[in-house]
Amino acid sequence: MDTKKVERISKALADPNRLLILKELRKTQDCLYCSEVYEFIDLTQPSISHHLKQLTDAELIISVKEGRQVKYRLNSKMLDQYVEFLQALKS
Amino acid sequence: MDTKKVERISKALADPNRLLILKELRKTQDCLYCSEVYEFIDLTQPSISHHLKQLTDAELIISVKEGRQVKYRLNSKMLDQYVEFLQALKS
DNA sequence: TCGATTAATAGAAATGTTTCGATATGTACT
DNA sequence: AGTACATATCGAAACATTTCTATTAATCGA
Repeated sequence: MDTKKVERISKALADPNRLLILKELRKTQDCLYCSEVYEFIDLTQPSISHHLKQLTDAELIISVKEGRQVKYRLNSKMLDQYVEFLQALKS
Repeated sequence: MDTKKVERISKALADPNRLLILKELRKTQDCLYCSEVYEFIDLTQPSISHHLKQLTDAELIISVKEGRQVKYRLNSKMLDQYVEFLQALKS
């Protein structure tokens, strides 16, 4: 994983609201609708849309359109690659 | 690890110069002097001091004073805890 | 087709981060 | 004590991020 990518992912993880989204995603096991995020994060719709974009741009989550809704799931492969990079810092 | 801490570490990892420092720290195996950082990062002394502070505040590195020099070493325990948090997001 | 619903985008204000030059602090050496 | 050296801090400029309101785009149902 190149430095630019590590930077992007780290930045995506560096916000309390985005961490909340990821934690909720774990609870709901891979099936979180955009509209559900409003229920546990007290921000306006565009702000939440912004945060979801940061996470998808970092490829930490994957968005799937379902009619006019958007469903999100965690991209654990990307998380694995990120962890791999971090582990490599140690040796 | 609480969310505030995860945020701090993520933020510390979200900068190319700080990633460079961590990578160099791996190469030199736990023994990097502040003054050595100027050799591979093209920033002024106060800027480098700032970045080293971000990393120490996040506890990703530990600073040890040696006379008027400062030596740094990686805090792999903190990195481990961070990785643990990330892994927990997956299940 | 029209109105309602869901998400994305544009633009701006507030806030935070990075970087610098200048200066201060702390330590060693003579 | 006085000078030189290594790092830290201050204050400001440039830049990036977060958040909002207003608007747009896309999709569904009647």
